[in-house]
Amino acid sequence: MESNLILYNTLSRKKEEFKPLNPPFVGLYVCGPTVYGDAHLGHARPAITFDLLFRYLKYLGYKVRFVRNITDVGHLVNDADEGEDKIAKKARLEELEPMEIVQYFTDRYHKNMDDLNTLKPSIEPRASGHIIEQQALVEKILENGFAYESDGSVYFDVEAYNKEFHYGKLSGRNIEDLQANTRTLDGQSEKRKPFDFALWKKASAEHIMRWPSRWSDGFPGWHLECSCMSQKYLGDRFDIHGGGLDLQFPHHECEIAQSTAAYGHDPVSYWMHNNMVTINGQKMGKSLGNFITLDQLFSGDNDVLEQAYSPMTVRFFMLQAHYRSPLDFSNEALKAAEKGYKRLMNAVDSIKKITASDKSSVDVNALKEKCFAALNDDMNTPILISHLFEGVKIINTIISGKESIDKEGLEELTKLYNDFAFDILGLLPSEESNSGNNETLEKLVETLIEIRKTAKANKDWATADAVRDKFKEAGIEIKDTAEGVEWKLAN
RNA sequence: GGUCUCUUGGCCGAGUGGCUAGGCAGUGGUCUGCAAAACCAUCUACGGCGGUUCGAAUCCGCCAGAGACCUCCA
Repeated sequence: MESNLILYNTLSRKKEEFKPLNPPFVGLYVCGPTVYGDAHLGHARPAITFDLLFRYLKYLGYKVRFVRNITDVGHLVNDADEGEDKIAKKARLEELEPMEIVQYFTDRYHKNMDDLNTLKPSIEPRASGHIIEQQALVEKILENGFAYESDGSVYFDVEAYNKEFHYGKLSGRNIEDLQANTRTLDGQSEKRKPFDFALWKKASAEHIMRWPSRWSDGFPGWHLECSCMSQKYLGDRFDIHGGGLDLQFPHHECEIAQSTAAYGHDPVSYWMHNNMVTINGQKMGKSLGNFITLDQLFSGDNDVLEQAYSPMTVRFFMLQAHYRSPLDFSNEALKAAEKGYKRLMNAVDSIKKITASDKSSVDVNALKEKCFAALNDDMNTPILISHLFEGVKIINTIISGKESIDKEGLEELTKLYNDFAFDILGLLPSEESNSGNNETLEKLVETLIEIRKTAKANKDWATADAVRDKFKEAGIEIKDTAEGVEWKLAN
C-alpha cells in the first residue's frame, strides 16, 4: 500500500501522510444530510468530495468501510420556531407522520446522489434507529462525570471536560472565547454554562418526535448521533471523519468531546472538511434561502438558472476546484465546465479510434505519474484535471497523425483515462451517444446520411447542408471527418 | 465584538521565492466544399502601500475589500 497519499488534517492544520490504523482497513465517517428538505448544490460538495476519497482509497487497495448517516431525528430550528424539532415542524405543517417526511426526502436524496454517480456508503445508519445506543452513550458520559441532568434534560459539562481535555482543539477555540460569545438559547436556564450542550433534551408538549428515557420523554442531543454511530460501526478509534466546514464548530467539536468523554481518547485520526459553495460570494444555505436544489439544477427550473446542467457537469464543475477552496456558483462557470467536460469526454471516447504504431513519440507514463502526484497531494483534482487535458491534447494530436503511440502506450493511455476519469473522479461517459438505444432512429439517420453522401458526391451542397441543418434542429449533430461521417445526439 | 480564511488575467480556477497551470471566452492561422471538431500561435494576472531578499504574485507588517464560524446548516 505504498500510496504516499497526503491529506490535510483539520486537527493539525497541516498536510499529513495518510496512515490507517489497521491497514488495509480504513474507517471513513461522513456527516450526511438532515432529511427535511431537498438536497441543494451545497450538499453535492461533501457528497462528491468524500465519494472521490472513497473511490481513491479503494483504488489504492484499501478495504474501506464508509459510513454516512441520515439525520432523521431533527435538530433545533432557529429562534422563530422556539426550538422545535425541524422534522416535527415540517410534519405538522404538512400533516404527515414525521417518518413519511423522512422517507420522502431520503428517497429524493438517494436519487440525487445516484444522478451524481456517487457510490453508496457501506452503511447508512439513521439516528432514529439508534436511540438506545445514544441513551447508553449519555449514561456513559454521565458515569464519567462529564455531564449533568437538569429538569429531564442532560447536558454536557464543557468546563469539567476542559479541565482534562481541550474543548476547542479542532476549531482552534478556547473556553474563554466561548464564554463571551455564546448566545442565549432556549433552555439556557437549565444549563450551568451557556456553552454546555444537550445530550438528551426533554420534549415539550407539542414536540411530536420523542422517545422514552429514564430522564424524560425526549430526544437525543444535536451532536450525539455521530459520536454514537461512528463508534458503533467503526470503533472508538477510526481513520477519517469528513463533513462540511460549517460543521467544524460546534458539531464536530462536540463530537470529539462526547467521544473523548465516553472513551477517554480522541476518536478520529484525520478530520477533513470541504469548503462551501457560494452564490454571489455568499454561502448557499437553507437559512439564507439562496440555495438551488439539485433537482432544479438538473432541470433548469430556477430563476437564477439560464439553462439546465447535467449531473456530470455539476460533478465536473466541483472537481475543477479544490475541495478546501470556496466555490462560487455562476451560469458562466457552469457553462464553461459543461464545455470542458464534453471536450474531455470526446477525447476519451476517441481513444478507441487510435491505431498503434511501432514506436511512441509520447510519454504516457510521465503523464500517469503526474496524475498520481496531483491526487496524492490532498486530492488536488484541479491539477489532476489539468493533466488530463494535457492528455487530451496528446490524444487529439495522435489522431491527427502528428504524434504516434505504440501498442503498450495505447493500452496504458486507455487505462489511464479509465482509471482516473471514470473510476476515481467518478465521471460518466458523456450521455451523447449514437450507440443505438433506438434502432429505428439509428436506421433512419443512417439512411439520411447515405442520401446526403450522394448529394455531396454530386456537389449538391444545398441538399447536404439542409440535411445537416435539419438534423441539428432535431438535436442530431453531424460531423464530416477524415474517417467518414459521424453523428450523435446532442443534449 | 471574538476566532479564522481569502483577494490571481474577460469568467472559473491551480500553483510556486527565480522556470507556460488548466478549462471557458477572445484574436490570428492550419485543415474542411462549407460547418463542426481538432491542432498551432497569441492577448488580458497575481487588491493597495511598505519591508525582508541578488530576486516576491509567492515570506513579514500595515491598509482596503470579501467571506466563514461563533445559532440548525454540507
